[in-house]
Amino acid sequence: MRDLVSEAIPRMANPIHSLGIEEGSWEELVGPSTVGGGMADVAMPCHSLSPIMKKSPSEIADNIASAVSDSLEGIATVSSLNGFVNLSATDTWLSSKVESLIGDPRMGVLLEDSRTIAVDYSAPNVAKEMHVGHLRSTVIGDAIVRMLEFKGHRVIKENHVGDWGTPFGMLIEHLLDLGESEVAGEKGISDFDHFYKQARQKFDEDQDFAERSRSRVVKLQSEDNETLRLWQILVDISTRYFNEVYSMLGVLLTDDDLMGESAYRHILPIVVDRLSECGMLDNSDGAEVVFLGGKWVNREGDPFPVMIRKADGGYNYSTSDLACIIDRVERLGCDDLLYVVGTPQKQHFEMVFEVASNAGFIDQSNRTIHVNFGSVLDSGGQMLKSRKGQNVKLVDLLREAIVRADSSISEKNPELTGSEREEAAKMIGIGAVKYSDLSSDRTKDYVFEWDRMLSFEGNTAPYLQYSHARICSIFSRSGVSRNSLTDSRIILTTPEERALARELLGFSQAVDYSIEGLYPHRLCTHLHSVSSSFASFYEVCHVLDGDDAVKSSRLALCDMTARSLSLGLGLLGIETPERM
RNA sequence: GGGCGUGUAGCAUAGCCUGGAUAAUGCACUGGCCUCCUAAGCCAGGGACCGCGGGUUCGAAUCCUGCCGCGCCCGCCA
Repeated sequence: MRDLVSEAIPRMANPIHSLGIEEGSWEELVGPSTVGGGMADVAMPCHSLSPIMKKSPSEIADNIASAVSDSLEGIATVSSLNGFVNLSATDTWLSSKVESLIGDPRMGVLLEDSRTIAVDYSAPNVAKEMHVGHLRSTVIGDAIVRMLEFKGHRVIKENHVGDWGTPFGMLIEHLLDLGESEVAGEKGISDFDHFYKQARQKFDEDQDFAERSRSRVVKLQSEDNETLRLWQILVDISTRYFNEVYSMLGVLLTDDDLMGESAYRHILPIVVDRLSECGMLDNSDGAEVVFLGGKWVNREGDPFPVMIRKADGGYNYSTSDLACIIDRVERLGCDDLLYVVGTPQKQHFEMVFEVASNAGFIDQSNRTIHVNFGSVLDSGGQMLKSRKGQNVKLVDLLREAIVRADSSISEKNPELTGSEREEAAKMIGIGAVKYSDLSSDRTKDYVFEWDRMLSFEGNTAPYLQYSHARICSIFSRSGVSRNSLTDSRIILTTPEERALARELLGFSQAVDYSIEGLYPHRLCTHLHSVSSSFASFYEVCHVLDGDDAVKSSRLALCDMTARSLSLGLGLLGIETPERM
């Protein structure tokens, strides 16, 4: 309805000025109506004009309403109530707006001035299991990448995998103990948690092993060829495993996006040099640190530093993140840096960004955004764990989603069989997991509940997918092809058609609103409204029974609804089966 | 102790940026609707002192402030 606002304001200007209301004093009062019941699309509260006009708000609203009525002829009908001027889009205006979307594959979404944006997301660890924590980063990051690309930006996906650092000493030694041919073979590592835990345990209990591990770390860092080769074996096994999960999840990440910590190791000394050059580095107990001052104090009230190089000469993650910033801004030419990482790291990123800014690694033209997200909780409000109290393996969770979706299909639609059913089960199961994650405000913790996300009712992926499937079913019965509707005229005769038309017009605004704050849930909310309006329309407006004009109009509405859903869900990384 | 975040029907959430009319949605609950395009649906109904108290305003879930509850973070892990 932002179109209605922008079209109405210029037409309202003359009549309103002729009432003695000054230019610039009323325009921003015009906005979307907040009252429900379809009373109005756009409203203008007149209460703030009251002291200036020395009249009651309702009198002013009455005056404005009758003054602007003529100039909005054909666009909106005007009324007033309780001191509000209310504009309701006319059927003519709605129809013509909707008609302009019939042949538009973008459903009205415009391109933005293109920026180069690095999106850092997923970031699993080599030789470790992927768990639900990676799920959120991967799913949210992927949705954001898709939306940004759709808006015309150049997006550089960065999968900042944990592939470097002290744990690799013990991991490599453990690999050798097991026998590299054993591990590197077909079987690979079947249980990363077990592999990691075994290594850890030996490190803690076996002095000889611990000693070997330490010297292995030194060899790794000095880039000893044989050590690098062994390290690469672990990386390769893990990468294969990540790709399996990504493929199951249906995300965009590929090997080309891998940019592990190891990739930045040569920039780490440069970070130190540059911070040192601009005089930001302090020495504290042998460690190189940056004191930012301000609100950064520790428990004792002493200044709290950003650790750049440890007393033993090792670097840690702040340094690595600073190296990333240098690389992304200076080598890749990124304008914006996005980090899809959990909320607990908020302070870390604030401090890193502040250091980067102070040191001139980034300037005013760059935006650094921590796209934070909350934890995954179980229905008891605790961090999600398996029955044994361990982190839930992501693959197990995804497999269970598919199994559950499959059993729903067998219950609700037993006619669907074979590979089509298998595909649908995947789309529904994975879609449900992704949508439940994306559909609520990412910054808050979210509760993982199988029954809710797969319930096929409410604000869930299956509900939206179901709407889409119903529309596909209508088309397959109609004998009309989806792309033959370009000349359709939209005829709005029922409240349900009008409501659906309004929702369809809201698509581009929803996408923009969603991308503006990097909040996928805003798009979800819209898609649910579309779907819900469609369901009401579907009950009342029989599509295939009307005369040709009505049928053509309703088919076009169906097509646009289906496209909104598949395009919208597609931007979230969720697929839409044609039958389910 | 300091910093950051959060609190909306029984449950789960949207709305808060940018203040407006009767606080929106889903689940669950109650009652209706399949000779008709997928009832995995639709329609109707009940259910909320928007954590508590102040303040700003013609008007506060929304902005400011103080409390309370919960969560996270606070130097050599990432």
